[in-house]
Amino acid sequence: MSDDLAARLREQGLRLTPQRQLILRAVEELGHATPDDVLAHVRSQVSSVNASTVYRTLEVLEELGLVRHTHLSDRAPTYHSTTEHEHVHVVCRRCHAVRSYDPSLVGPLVAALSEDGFTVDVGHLAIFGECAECAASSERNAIARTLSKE
Amino acid sequence: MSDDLAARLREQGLRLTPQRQLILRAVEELGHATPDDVLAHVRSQVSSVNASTVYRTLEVLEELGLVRHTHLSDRAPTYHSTTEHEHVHVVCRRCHAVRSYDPSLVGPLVAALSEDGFTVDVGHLAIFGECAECAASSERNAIARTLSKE
DNA sequence: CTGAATGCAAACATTTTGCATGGAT
DNA sequence: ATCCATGCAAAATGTTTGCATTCAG
Repeated sequence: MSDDLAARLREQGLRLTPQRQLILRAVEELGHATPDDVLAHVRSQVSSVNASTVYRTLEVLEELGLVRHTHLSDRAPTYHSTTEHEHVHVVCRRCHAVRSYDPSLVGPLVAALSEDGFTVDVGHLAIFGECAECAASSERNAIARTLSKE
Repeated sequence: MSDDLAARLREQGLRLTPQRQLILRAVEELGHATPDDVLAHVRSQVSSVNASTVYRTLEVLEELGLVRHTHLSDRAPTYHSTTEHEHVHVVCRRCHAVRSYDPSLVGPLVAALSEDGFTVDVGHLAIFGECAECAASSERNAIARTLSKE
């Protein structure tokens, strides 16, 4: 995988540096990580890596197609490795649980938009809503409230 | 519409202020506006409205169900009025054009996830990708590049 | 009058930029 | 030796917070 890094960098006349290797590895190991997560992880191994390097490197890695980002919260974006198979993110806004789904989940959507000539970026998709558990618990609370008023 | 504002505020023991009216009106008039857009628009009519008031008010208006927000870029969120019928946002990452689609576009997706007990927040959905026009123009460029190399 | 809402300033979180230095090729 | 990449510091961007003041109810 990291051979990929060297190869792709070379293709573009870019250079292989320890930081770039570490940052790519961090993304691969962390799963869904914000730039800050990546920074912390890299720093736990090697001191003195700079935040701006993380930002610049994530940008490069994304251009090379080695990582991708999505927005799983209203805050910082999260990056993940493209060695994972492509997936759609489904996020519960209440408990913040993130589940990954097979791209076939949005097959009909992709098909419908492709009729308009639009190509969906499936890997970037984040679908927000409320998960089963949270719906159940908030329903329980509503019932409890009702009962206590009687 | 603004009667709604007064009514809903009262329900919650909150107060009707000129700022709240202006900010709601701004969102309605602007369509898809960032907090900063809203601030600028309101200030063009009345001087001295504060950014923090805009943030706090948008939060209140969203809790009251009068506005909604989505993320149409990697930058600031955009707010729109809920008097518009609910819609799904489709965004071209290249030309940044935003098209609104009927929620039926994601009907199958909503149905599939509801089988897992997950309720999709359709109005918050933003689907990124590349539109027909941009695909066509980038293809033209690719061909032009190829030809010039021969 | 009372407490909710505003303005202001400062803090905070995240990201970007310019520039000198360092290091990969 | 070249010039890309890094570190550092400062600035830019977007948002939140505490507190005194104001004003809606």
